[in-house]
Amino acid sequence: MALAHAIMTALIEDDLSGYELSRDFTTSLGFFWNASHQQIYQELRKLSEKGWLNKREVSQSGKPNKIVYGLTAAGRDALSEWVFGTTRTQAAKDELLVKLYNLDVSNVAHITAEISERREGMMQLLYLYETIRRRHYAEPASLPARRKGVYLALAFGINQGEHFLSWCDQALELLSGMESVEK
Amino acid sequence: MALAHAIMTALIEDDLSGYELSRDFTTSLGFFWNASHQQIYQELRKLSEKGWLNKREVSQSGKPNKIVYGLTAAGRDALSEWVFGTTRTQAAKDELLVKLYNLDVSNVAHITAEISERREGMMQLLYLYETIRRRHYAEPASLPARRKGVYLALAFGINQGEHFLSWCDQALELLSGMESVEK
DNA sequence: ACATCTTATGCAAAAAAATGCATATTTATT
DNA sequence: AATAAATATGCATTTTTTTGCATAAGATGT
Repeated sequence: MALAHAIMTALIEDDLSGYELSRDFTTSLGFFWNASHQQIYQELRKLSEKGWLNKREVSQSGKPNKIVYGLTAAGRDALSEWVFGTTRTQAAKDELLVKLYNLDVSNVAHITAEISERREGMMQLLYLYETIRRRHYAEPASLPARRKGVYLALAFGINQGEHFLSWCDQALELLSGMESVEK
Repeated sequence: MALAHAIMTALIEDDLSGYELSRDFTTSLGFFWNASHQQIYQELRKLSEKGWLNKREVSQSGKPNKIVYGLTAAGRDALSEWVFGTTRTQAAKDELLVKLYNLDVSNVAHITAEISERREGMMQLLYLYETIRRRHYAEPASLPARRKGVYLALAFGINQGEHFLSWCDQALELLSGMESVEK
């Protein structure tokens, strides 16, 4: 019941089509909860059937028409209620860490490469985060309530990303020591 | 195909029963990949059918007998191969961050409480991590290959945990400002 | 006309994960 | 003898997620 609430959250301020949601889910809220377009369309159908979303077709020029979804009063109520429920803390599952339990002279080069790739990817993500922060969240204390929350999520991403970089450096250093021993 | 490899990873050095695996999955590898006992028993069955694990019943005194699983040669090969595959980077899905996008004067107290709870939980986890590090990983550079990997996973957990604490503090400060405005 | 790209929506099936239920052995306690 | 707790294993169902496939409108280029 989590994707449902992520989608409704994305619709708090703007009505969006499945396609637009799908695109937004590669940024913003999608940084913290993403889904494929197939999942999104399915969930939109379920939420409409439940009466939590309404839909209307919107004509577009130069593009195929789209179906735009918006929160109903019932949907808003359900979302507000959901916030008050308890969140089960789920350990972040990361295959890379499982792989580290398999570390070995035979695979150290591969694992090193994977960490480097991840580091590179995180650098790019952090650059994006920082751009967003500078442009939209320069003064968090003076933001309206909801935007403060969004800012904190962004700050979480930045914080975690920076930690990840420093961990990568630490890991790469220890692993490079291993490789030299191997030779 | 991820739990399968986590289970096989747990069996690299020791043969274990489903019950023991289930217990270990609340610590160690379980810090980074956990599963319920139901999932574990099912996966053990599948892996046995595939020929990646063998099983034998072990009599115990004072307890019911147990069924102990161990990696077969084929299982070891499959696991080694798996390490060389590419890991899809999955964004950590965290409901708390989705909730932050719903931040509002009506729920700021609840979200503040949830963050405090999480902070407390992380403090305890970090204490556990640090205990393990001090006891088993005091000198990472001199560890054998595989243990270095395990150490790096632990270091990841510690690093991430510490940054989570600092984020919580930042969040709680910003939120406390909100609450005073609300009054 | 034809191919290709972006926009746009969806079904169906398979795999993975979560949830609820069910059972059995042994020890310790009342 | 009955009850409870820890140890130990598993099935069945539902939910969630992933993957593969399929379609179509409109724009642009050849």
